[in-house]
Amino acid sequence: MTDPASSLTRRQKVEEREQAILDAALSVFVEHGYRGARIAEIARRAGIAEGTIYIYYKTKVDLMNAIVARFWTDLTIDARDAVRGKDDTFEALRALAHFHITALIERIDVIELTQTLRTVKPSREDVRQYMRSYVAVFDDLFSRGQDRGLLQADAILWMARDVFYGTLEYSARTVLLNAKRDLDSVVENMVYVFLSTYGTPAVHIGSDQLPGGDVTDRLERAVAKVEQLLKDRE
Amino acid sequence: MTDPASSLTRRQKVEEREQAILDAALSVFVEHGYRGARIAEIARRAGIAEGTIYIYYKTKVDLMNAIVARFWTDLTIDARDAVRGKDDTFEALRALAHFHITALIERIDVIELTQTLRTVKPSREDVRQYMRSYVAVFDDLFSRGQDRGLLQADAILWMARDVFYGTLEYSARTVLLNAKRDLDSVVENMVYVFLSTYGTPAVHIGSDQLPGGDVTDRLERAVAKVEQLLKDRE
DNA sequence: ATAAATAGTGCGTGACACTCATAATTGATG
DNA sequence: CATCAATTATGAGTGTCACGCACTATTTAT
Repeated sequence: MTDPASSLTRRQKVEEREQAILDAALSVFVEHGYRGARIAEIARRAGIAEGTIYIYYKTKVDLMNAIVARFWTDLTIDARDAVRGKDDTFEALRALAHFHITALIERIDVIELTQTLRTVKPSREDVRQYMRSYVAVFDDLFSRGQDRGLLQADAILWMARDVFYGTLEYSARTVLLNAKRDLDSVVENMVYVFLSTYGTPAVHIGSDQLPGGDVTDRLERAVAKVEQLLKDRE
Repeated sequence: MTDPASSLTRRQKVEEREQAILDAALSVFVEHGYRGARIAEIARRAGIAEGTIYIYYKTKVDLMNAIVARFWTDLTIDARDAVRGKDDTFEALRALAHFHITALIERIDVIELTQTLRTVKPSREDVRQYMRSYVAVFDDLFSRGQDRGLLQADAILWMARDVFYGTLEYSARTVLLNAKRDLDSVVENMVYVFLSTYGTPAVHIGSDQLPGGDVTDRLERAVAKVEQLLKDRE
C-alpha cells in the first residue's frame, strides 16, 4: 500500500505504541500511585485494549519498571549535561548538587515509583544497574578532583558518594515536607561539607567561601606563617 | 467466674488480642511485603477470624501504620538508651551513628514498610510525628555539643541533621546491596565528616582520632609547631 | 492470492480486601 | 443466679482488579 499513514514500518508502529503506553502509564502511575493505577485506565489513555498492554509488558510491575528505567536513563544524560563545561571541581559539584536536588523535588513522583518498585519486587538487578550509571556522574567528578589535587587523594570514593547523595535525598524529603526551606542553602551546605571534609589545602588557599571561624582555613594561614618563619631562620 | 484463664478483664483481653494482631501482622508484612501480605494469613497467625481484624483496624493500611508506629516508638527509646551516659559529644554521635545504621540494617524490613506507608497513603501526619521524635535524639545531642563549644555555634541544625541521617540511610542501603562494606567504616566516616565540618578548634586540639594523612590533623600539628617556633623567638 | 507471522481484542476468572447479618461473650443489675 | 444490654467475634458474601485466553485483524513473505 502507498497509504501515507501506513508508510511506517511495522516495527516503527510498534515502537510508537510502546512509547504511547509508557506515556500513558507514567501519567496514571504518577496520578494514582502504583496501587491506585488501573491498567484499564492506562489502556484507555493509550487508546488500546487492556489485553494489548500484556503483549508489551508481562505484568503491571514490568510496566512500571520500564517507566522508571526510561526516567533514570534520561536523567543521567541531563545530569552529565549539567556538569559539562564546569572546570572547577567544586563548581561542578555545586552544579550537580543543584541539578540532583531539583530533580528530586520536581520529579519526586517518579522517584517514589522507583522506591515502590524496590519494595514491590525486591532484587531488581536492572534498577541497581541504572542507578549505578546515574551515580557514576558523581564518581567521575570526584575522581577527577582527586587527580587534580583538589580533593584528598586518600578519600574513599563510596563514602563521599554516600554523603553526597544521601544528604541531598534526605534534604529533598524534608524540603518537601517543611515547605519553607530553600534549595540554595541545601546546595551550599553540601559544597561546604565537601570543602571541609575532602578539600585539600590547595583548595583552601585563596578560597573565600569559608566563613570566619573555620579551622582548616585558619590553620592553613598559620602554616603559611610557619613556612615564612622557617625561611627567615635559614 | 474464677477461672484463672479468664481472670483477665475484658479490656486486658482486648489489649492482648491487639498485640497478637500486631505481632502476626508484623511477621506477615515483613515476610511478604505490603502487597503480598494477606489479611487472611494475618488472622490465621493471630488465631482469630478475618473479620475480627477489621474491628481493630479499619483498613490494611491502618494496620500497617499501627505496626510502624509501634516500631519507631520503641526504636526512639532504644536510641536514647544508646547515647545515655556518653559525655563526649563525638562519642555520643559515634554511638548514635552506630545504633542507627545497625538498626537500619537489622530492621530494614520494617523500615521499608515505613517507606511503603508513605507511598501507599501519602500525607500521613502521624508518620511525620514519630519520625520527628526519633530524629530529636540527634537534635538534642547536636545542640548540647554547640552549647559546650565543641560544635560550631553558627552551624544550622537541620543541615547537620540531613547530613547525619541522610548519609547513614544511603550507606545502609549500599551496605545491604554491596554486602562487603563494613559498618565501622561508615560510622567512622560519619564522625570524621562531623569533626571536619562542624567541629570547633577546641575539639581538634588534643584529638587523636584522625588517622595520619588527614588534613585537619596535619594542620593542627603544624600549628603546634608554629606556636613553638613563635615562643622560641620571643 | 494465500499462507504465516505478528499484533490486537475484550470477556472471563480467580484472588483478595472489606462488609454485614448473626452469634458468642462479657459484666452489670435486681 | 438469671436476665439483659453492650461489646466483640465470626465467616460466608460482594465488588474490584490484574491478568489469561480464545479468537480476530493486520501486516509481511511466498
